Amino acid sequence: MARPSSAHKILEQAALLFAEHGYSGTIMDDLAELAKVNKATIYYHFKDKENLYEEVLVRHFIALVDAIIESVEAQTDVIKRLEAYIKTFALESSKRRTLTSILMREIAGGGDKLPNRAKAQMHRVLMLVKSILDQGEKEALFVKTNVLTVHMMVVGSLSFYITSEPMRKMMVSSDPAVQNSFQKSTVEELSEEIYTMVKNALLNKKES
Amino acid sequence: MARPSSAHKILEQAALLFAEHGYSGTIMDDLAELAKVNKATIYYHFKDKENLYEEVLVRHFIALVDAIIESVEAQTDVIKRLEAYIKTFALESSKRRTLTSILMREIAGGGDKLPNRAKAQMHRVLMLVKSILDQGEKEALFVKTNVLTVHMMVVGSLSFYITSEPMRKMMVSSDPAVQNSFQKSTVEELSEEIYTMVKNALLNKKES
Amino acid sequence: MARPSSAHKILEQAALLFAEHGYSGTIMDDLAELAKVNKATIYYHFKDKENLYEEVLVRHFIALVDAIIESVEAQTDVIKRLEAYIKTFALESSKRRTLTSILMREIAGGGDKLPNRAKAQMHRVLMLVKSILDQGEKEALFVKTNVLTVHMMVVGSLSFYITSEPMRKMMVSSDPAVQNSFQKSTVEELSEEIYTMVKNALLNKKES
Amino acid sequence: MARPSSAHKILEQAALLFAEHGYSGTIMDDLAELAKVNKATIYYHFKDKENLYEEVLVRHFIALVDAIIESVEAQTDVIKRLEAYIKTFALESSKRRTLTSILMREIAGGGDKLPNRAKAQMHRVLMLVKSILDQGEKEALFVKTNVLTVHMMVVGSLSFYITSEPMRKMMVSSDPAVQNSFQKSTVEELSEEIYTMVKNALLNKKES
DNA sequence: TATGAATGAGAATTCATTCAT
DNA sequence: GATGAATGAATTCTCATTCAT
Repeated sequence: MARPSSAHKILEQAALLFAEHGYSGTIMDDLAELAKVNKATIYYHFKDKENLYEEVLVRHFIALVDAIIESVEAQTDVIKRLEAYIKTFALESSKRRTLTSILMREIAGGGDKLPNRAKAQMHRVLMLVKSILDQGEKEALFVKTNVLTVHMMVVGSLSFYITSEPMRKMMVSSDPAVQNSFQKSTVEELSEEIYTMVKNALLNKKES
Repeated sequence: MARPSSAHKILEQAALLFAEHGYSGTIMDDLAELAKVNKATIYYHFKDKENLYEEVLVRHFIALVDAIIESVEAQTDVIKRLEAYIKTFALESSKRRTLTSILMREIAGGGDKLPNRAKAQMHRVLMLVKSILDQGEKEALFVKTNVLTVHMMVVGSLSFYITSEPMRKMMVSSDPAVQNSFQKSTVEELSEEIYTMVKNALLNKKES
Repeated sequence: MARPSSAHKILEQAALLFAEHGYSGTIMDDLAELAKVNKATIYYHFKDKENLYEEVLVRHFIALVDAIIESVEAQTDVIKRLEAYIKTFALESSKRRTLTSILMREIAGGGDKLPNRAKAQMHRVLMLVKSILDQGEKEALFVKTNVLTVHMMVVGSLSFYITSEPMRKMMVSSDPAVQNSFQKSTVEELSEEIYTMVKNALLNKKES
Repeated sequence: MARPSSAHKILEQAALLFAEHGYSGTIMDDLAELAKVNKATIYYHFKDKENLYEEVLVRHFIALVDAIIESVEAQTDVIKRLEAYIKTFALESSKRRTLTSILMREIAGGGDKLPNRAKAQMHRVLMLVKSILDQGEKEALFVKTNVLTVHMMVVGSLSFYITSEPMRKMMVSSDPAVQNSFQKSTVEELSEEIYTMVKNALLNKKES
């Protein structure tokens, strides 16, 4: 691990700032200060704020999707593949809370400004999910289900859970049970829960 | 329906802009133009941008939570209450996509800037969900479950689904099944799905 | 003469700065200071630097061309019209040294960045000159001559003379005659000279 | 013709850029790119932008003035000398359009930033013109005339003509005669014309 | 209530120049 | 001789906000 290059430091800090404050809320001066480089250095490495943003978003996104695909493809059993998809997604997303935040904002904004390279990653995941569902159907294990419905459920639940962590830590409830729920559970637990629910949903219907 | 007052037009357009571009991404000049009022008029009606934002957020939030609580309280049966919670949430959220977007961004940003009046609404819903789960447990129907886990799953799935609608309409896939999934399903279907899954999860465990 | 508006003051000082330092050499901060307005006020009235530049250039240009056309059209005799063209051009150009400087730079740069509205003014003058030459030819007084040749001679000589004034005042020559020439003559004298030369050139050839 | 050195390539491209965009409008990054050298290389060869500019300007200027003086001094007859001055000026200036552009801008800007070495060249030409006029007067052929008037006429007309060439090629006129004038004439024709006019002016007056 | 004009404090970007290699 | 990386000092432009009417 050599001394990190300026470009690297910039990307790293930019991810944090974009995650916390969004695109417009992120100030290049702050970034320069955080990354401990001169402001002009940012522009030496990246054309402009937009380009930097895209670079941050796409790099993390690719890494996330790569990880998920890899873990799914290591399995052959369809149930194991489903599990890998959900749990790797949960694990990797929580390791990259910045990406999760950035994507949430993009989706909240309608996603029209999402760079094509990012859309391409979305597509890769969707194809992966589709391949799992297809396999399940072919093996007569799963009921036919909308790819997007499944994915939205997984991504939505996990994203909300992961990004809301700091908020939950700050919230206060007069009700002990509610207060308790703020702190307790982990992403692992939640992903286990979601996995079970999705699996049952896919299997159940068939049986009923 | 009288000719809408300036203040009303401002609030309406502000909601759209805040939803699409977030707080910092929303520009007062644009708002003035969209609302067809002079920029100074905005400041006549609202103290500043922050105040306007809070107004937009809180008004919609209260209305949403009121609707949910009302529909849940119209039911006594715990299963019916669970259904009311999820389906009303889905219905009302999709009627207020702007609010959903705004809240998603707030959560993505860690929620630290969320006004207290907004946090209070979050708390109201959480208390409602807790009351449903408590009732289920008391009636020995539901397994003991973390309030937040349930809520995150419901809110996360639905919020992603609702706000991603414009994006889905724009996405193109070479795979027909995936392409198809972009257009087909509705919030009603998704909420039905989620309701079933959550219900099963709450009941299932008990049986297993 | 009412208290000059901000926009007016900006245009006025901008003309001076653009003339002296060119487009890129003109600094908006300096302009704000000179015009005694806040920097943002410039952007309230003009979209950006380029737009301001165009506004300055075109307004002055139109005024110049209007004056020339008016004075030429007041004459019917072709020789008088030729005289009016040259002398009014000289007089008006020397009253608007800023415009002359700006146009010289534009021409030096190849004129590709010249706004269309400015090119239109160039065309108006050229058409005027053409009408004079045509009339002269029709009356069998003038020899057939290239419109542009005539115009370039008039404009080139006068523009150089007018804009070089400050330089001439600063130049020092050890030769008394040369030194003397720096100060002496006026635009009136030069325009008289040019008028005589051009007239002779147009008439002479016919006679020879 | 050996492979051109970096310094040479830089000077060459710098001349083009300074001619087209002026001093402030020329960007060192662009120059580096055009000259296909690293930006730092420019600073290895030239102290700074100003120094580079001066180098470009002065080198070309000296060459131009040398050529004119040489051609004039090859003649003894005063009329021939006058012709040599005007025609060599025309020919050499059109071969160095970049210099012509640069000088035009300097004059437009009042010439205060003109380096002394450049002013010296101006002076050399002026002294040459003076020597021609003096000779003509001494031989009782020319009327007494202001040196600068003559020079301005020659330089002004020719400079405008030469530098406006790209613009003329781009201009479009609905009037065929005007359109035609844009393309037709050459610097040779114009210099012939100017030569005749100036000669007549100098001689004529004497006869009148 | 409402507005056209104006502004102060930023915020993004540019650009000549330098430094270490 | 030459270069990739970095920077300080501008410079253009933006934006929330205010003021006089």
